Amino acid sequence: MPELPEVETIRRGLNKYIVHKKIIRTEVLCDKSFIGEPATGVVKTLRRFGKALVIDLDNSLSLMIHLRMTGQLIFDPGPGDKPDSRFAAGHPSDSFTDKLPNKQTRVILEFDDGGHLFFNDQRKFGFIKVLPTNEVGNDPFIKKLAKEPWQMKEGEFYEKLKKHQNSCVKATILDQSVICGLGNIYADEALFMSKIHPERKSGSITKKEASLLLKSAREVMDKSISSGGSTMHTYVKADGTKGDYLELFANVFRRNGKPCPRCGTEIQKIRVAGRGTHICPKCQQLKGGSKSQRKVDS
DNA sequence: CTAGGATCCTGTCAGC
DNA sequence: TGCTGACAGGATCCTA
Repeated sequence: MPELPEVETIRRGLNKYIVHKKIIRTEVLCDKSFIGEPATGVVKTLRRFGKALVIDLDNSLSLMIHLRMTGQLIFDPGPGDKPDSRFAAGHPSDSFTDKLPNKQTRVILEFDDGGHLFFNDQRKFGFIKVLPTNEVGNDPFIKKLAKEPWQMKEGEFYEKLKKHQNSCVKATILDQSVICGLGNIYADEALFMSKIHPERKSGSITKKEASLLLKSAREVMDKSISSGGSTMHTYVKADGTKGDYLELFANVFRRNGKPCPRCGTEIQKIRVAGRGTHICPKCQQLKGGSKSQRKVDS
């Protein structure tokens, strides 16, 4: 999915489009994608908790949205508007520019000014959930979230790694109750930046390395947020051809077979904690380890 | 309690 | 071409 920078991009983008507008109708095309009773009301604020987006209405109800792997939110200002007046962000796909609704549209929110917010989600793992605003903090997902990298103290992060000493460090930093906001892309990028092999046991990470890893996580996500995460603008280039927004900042993610930007060694793809994982085998080494690295492909 | 694997679902791509 | 299996920017549930 959309990881923290993507959701933050969506929050900032939608902030310009839907605040003070009234949701007048909800169309649910897939029951699984919508939890609770559809709500009408004026949008007051947009909040983000880790990778979850919360839309607060003026009637004490909130919509909590989690995009999971393939969710995307696309706001269309309405008929008569130019196609590029659309705001789209989340999982990059052709749906950003498709005629909507399309096959992957799960929920449509209609606003009083004729605008529509489309919730698309190929794999149906994501959802929109209606709950009382004062219950948002008690939602099981939000309740278990740890601090974000910017709020986390270095010592605190180090102690958390120690607590999961037998897990691979990549698995540990993907755990939202350890540190919140990292997903598969930014985990790989942050580990590469800190020169830490993803299969290192969390308990073997030194204080210095933990500090570097935390700083790297902040840096990688800051950079992505400032470049707009995966939005329609970065997905469709000025000439109309498709572009991969990963090109903008990724050093290892999906760059297997290409040279490491730091040392030129070929980037490898391996499997760690059940997830595809990208490393530079020279920059990121298993210290003193005889453990073999399983190669997935070139 | 932790750690690892299966699972939800649809689509795409590599390999035969 | 058609089939098959692997895999995917996430999180939860189940097992040991």
